[in-house]
Amino acid sequence: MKRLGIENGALDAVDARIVALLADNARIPTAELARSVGLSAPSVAERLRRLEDSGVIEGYMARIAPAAIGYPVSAWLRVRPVPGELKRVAEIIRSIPEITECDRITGEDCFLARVRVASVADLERLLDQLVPYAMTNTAIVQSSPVLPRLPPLAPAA
Amino acid sequence: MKRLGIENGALDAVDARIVALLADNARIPTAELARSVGLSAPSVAERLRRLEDSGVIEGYMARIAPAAIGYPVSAWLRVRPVPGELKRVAEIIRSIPEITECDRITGEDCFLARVRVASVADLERLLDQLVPYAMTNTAIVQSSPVLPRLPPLAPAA
DNA sequence: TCTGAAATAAAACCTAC
DNA sequence: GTAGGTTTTATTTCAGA
Repeated sequence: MKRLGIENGALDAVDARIVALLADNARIPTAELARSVGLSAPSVAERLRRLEDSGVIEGYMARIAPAAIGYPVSAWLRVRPVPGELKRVAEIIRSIPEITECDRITGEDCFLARVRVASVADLERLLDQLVPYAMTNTAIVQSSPVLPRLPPLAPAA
Repeated sequence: MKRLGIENGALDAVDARIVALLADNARIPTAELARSVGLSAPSVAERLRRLEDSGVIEGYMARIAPAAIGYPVSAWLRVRPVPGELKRVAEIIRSIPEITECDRITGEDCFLARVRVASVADLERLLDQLVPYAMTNTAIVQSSPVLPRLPPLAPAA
């Protein structure tokens, strides 16, 4: 069977199932994956290795409850650097460990950053680091109607 | 040793290392975790079980390259429901599988949603589902200066 | 690209300390 | 929390189709 590269957006049905299962529980043993997809363990192990090597699977992470590790407050920051300070702002963002995720986006705002903090006072201190070089807009997270999930996986035709 | 619950935001040093290791690679075998933290395997297995049961570890997920599964375009949607339609909008958001994450937030906008689509045309079709009940603001993701990561883990004193 | 067999390694479970 | 022992499972490697 012809195998398609990462840009094609098409996995065969078995790979799609493997990916979906791992997206839901990254710690299932390979042997159990094999049973679920109806192939032998070595065969699934090799598919896994290929999915990793080709970049389809970027890695495996534990989801940690932020409140459990001292960060009960989450917020989203929209960050608009003042003219000429984009690079410096990007650098500051990367250097703040409480910023756990950040995308560069189109539109008025340049960056959208997720922050995890222990308190609103900490949030204030964090924002102060950006104030000289950027305008910010902060929105506190109240709840999460959609938790991280995969979009639909369409197997190859 | 007294073990603290999820709300305390304090793990002992060993649990903190286990959590950090798993956040980085959720598929490390328990035996290897044990070697890394200098405890026996059964002991680490029990800590793991407790971290899972207490909700510190919410789960394990594979990170999948969206482009590899057919979604090269990512965008953030800020969604402001028209008065009286908040619940309906929340329902629509949950029902759209291309919305892979959504937080309810404070401020003018009610929801912040991450969408993964195959094309801008698909994005348009997606937005059309919300148009009757909400005002939306869309920002396309250009790059990700900070990939998902853990905030600093402070072990208990 | 798959299966199946064999060897190595690890997990799960137990008891005693 | 460790140590030891046992059973069950999983991983890896390789031959062969």
